[in-house]
Amino acid sequence: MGQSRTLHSIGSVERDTGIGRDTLRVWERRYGFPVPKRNDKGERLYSDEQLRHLQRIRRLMDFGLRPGRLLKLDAVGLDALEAEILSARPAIGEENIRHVLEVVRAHDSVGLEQLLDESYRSQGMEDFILKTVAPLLHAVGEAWAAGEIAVYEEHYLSQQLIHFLHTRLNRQPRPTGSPRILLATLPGELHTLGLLMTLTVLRARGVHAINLGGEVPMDQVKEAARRFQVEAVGLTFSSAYPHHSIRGDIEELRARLPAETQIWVGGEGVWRLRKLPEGVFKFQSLEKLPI
Amino acid sequence: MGQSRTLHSIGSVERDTGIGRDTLRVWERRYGFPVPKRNDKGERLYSDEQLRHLQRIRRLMDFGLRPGRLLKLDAVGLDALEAEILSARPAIGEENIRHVLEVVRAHDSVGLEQLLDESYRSQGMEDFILKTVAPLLHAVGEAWAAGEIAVYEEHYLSQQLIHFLHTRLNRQPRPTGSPRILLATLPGELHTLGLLMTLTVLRARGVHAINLGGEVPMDQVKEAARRFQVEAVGLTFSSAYPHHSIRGDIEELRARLPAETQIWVGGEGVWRLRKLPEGVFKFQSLEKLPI
DNA sequence: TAGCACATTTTGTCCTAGACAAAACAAATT
DNA sequence: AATTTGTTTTGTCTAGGACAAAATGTGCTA
Repeated sequence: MGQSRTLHSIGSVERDTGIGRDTLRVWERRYGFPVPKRNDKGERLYSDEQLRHLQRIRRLMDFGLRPGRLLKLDAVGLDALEAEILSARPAIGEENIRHVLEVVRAHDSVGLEQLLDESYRSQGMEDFILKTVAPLLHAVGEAWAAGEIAVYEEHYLSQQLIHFLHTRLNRQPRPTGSPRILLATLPGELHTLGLLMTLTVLRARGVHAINLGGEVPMDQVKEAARRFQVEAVGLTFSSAYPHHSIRGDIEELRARLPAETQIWVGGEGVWRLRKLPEGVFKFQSLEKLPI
Repeated sequence: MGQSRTLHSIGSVERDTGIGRDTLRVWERRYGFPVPKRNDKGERLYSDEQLRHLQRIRRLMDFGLRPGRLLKLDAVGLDALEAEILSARPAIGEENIRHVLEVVRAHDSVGLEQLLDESYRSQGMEDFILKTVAPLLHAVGEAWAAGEIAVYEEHYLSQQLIHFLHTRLNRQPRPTGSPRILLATLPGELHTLGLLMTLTVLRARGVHAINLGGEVPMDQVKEAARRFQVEAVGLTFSSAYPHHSIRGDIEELRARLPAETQIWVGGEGVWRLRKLPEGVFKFQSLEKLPI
């Protein structure tokens, strides 16, 4: 029963958790977890349970918790910690958002689209993004931590939102003038929904934004900024983006772009960033876009 | 002049080329390339030129060329090889597609949308995808190899296409019945445009398809297939997906899904795959979707 | 109480050189 | 032309150590 069906190589675990190979090995050395089985070649084979445990740890790290503490805990300990975090955060609340979550759990595409559309119509584009979509995404994260929603359901919702935003985006007039903003994420960051939300808010405010989507190499961001003659480059970092690299990456881009080009950074990943290089601005929530 | 501005750690090179750390080190040992500088800590520092060279090699590998051959070549050698490949492949041709490329190079969003819309109206959804979008993406790859188009321009086009498809998708009736198809890509594969194209073709044929988007862990694909009660799971693999893992990944998924659930695989990555496990079907081009 | 400078701990990434199996290729056979 | 066999190529994984950047803790001052 407790026996696992499939075993995972260190490479698959890296992919499925976002935790680097080297990190996994050094954790094993330092904290004594996870200690996987080995095949006859001596290679690590992680069980389903270990994979799941690592995914939970990863998720908790996104809340600012550090490995040294988390890796001491067993499954029960993680349960407790998750419960604690949930109680510390504002409850899901918002009748509206609870409804959406229920519809997602019911896998009802049509109902979902209707619900979104209602909110959109009553709130208008900008408030819809700020007061419905953004809190919804938070709520989904919490629901996952509470075991109420599956990862694939998050993907499902995400796709539905992407589709919804694209279609409504088209109904807004396309701004043509200045200022121009370039939106992208760096390689390693694949969460592009944030970009789309930003694009939508900007367009609702009549700002001309160009979205390059995810995983754009730095030199290409620079080149695009030059050729599109933008005044600012907007990057988003999800909580999944490796904490360590964020500041360095931003500084590197800052060094490459001309000083008159501003850099805006947003997303959950930059939440806890303190000091930023000159000419870099942070927007914690979309409301505070520096425009 | 020839001096490089910025130096790249092995980690950044991995991210920007998709070539693994270990692979980079083993290439250096075996083929004597690339040999980066070192910092005082002894860590590798790759130059811009080396990075660019590796990106070109990576791209050529997508055409089926192997490292042993490619790593002997200098920049001039790569030039020759790229030229050879271009001449071997059908020329870009198609007045239509040349036009689109020009508009992309001019960064003209409005013109691009108009062009796409013209094709879409005259060809209908399915032919638009098969005879315009698919060849266009091929042509872009070639134009990149010929140095005629920048990577960021590919991203730009990609985003425009995604936006276009989402908006037109909405004009089609949403099929509700059977058969149901689940679409996704596995972790490591972020090229989701193929999924969207597949979704669009399927919907044009009245098939009910559910798109989970990119980077869905295998167990979640399985879970979603069960809960959505789909008859088939469709995966796409771009040429950027590590060749080595494709067969293994497909087999692993095959082993996890119940036998009555079919698996369809598509995309450039599966082009050269010969034998497939029982119950796995390949669609080389979208025209041959097994439905 | 808040801000700042400094010391300590934690943490992720990178190093070397060797090993091995799976995939790709080439050659020979049915 | 398709299948079997042998050979070469190739990517991924191993170990234990090292180091700097980030995060945290402590003491001092305004």
